[in-house]
Amino acid sequence: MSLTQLRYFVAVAEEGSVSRAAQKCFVSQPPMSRQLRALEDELEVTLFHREPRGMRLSLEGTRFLEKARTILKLVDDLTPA
Amino acid sequence: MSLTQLRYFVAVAEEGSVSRAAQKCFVSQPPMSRQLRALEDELEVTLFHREPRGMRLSLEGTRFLEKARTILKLVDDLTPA
DNA sequence: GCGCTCGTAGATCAAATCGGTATTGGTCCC
DNA sequence: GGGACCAATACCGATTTGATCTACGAGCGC
Repeated sequence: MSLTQLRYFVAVAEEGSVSRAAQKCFVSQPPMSRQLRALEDELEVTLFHREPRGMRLSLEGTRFLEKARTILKLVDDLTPA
Repeated sequence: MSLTQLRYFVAVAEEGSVSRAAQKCFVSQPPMSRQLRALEDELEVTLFHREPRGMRLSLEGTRFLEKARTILKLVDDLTPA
């Protein structure tokens, strides 16, 4: 698990779409999709339900989102530069 | 910044030596030294004072250590698997 | 039904990152 | 001076990451 994966995950959760999240993060969509899949594989949990319109958070995803946000906020506070 | 760098940093802080920390983390010494340097470069802060006997935490390093530990603990709680 | 759009996923390739080995330089102790 | 210990550098190979191209599926207007 990497901080990048956490950032990608939060972005997708907020945007409801990998495409939009990717634009927001200045990366392209396929790498972001792969990282999400890798994160789910590592956690052995389904974070999103894939739907035609985009991605919808699962129950576990919702729980994970809070923790991820907490961590990322702490990490950001680590570099006050 | 990466979680690996935070883990390396905490290990070195605990061991007082890159060599011992590297053994503990099952990596070799040079990569760990490099990651530490990269972390300091990114933070633009001296985390350790280099001494003949090993590494001694700086004042900023001590502050950073607490935050890093907090983050790593949260990250570990993320994967209860 | 036929395009068109929007969205995700897979394949492939190039670039960057990471770790390992070998080596150097410095300090301490005998 | 020689050996032990430690960090830093140089270099190389393997892994990972991201970009591009492409395929596939679902909705929408005609």
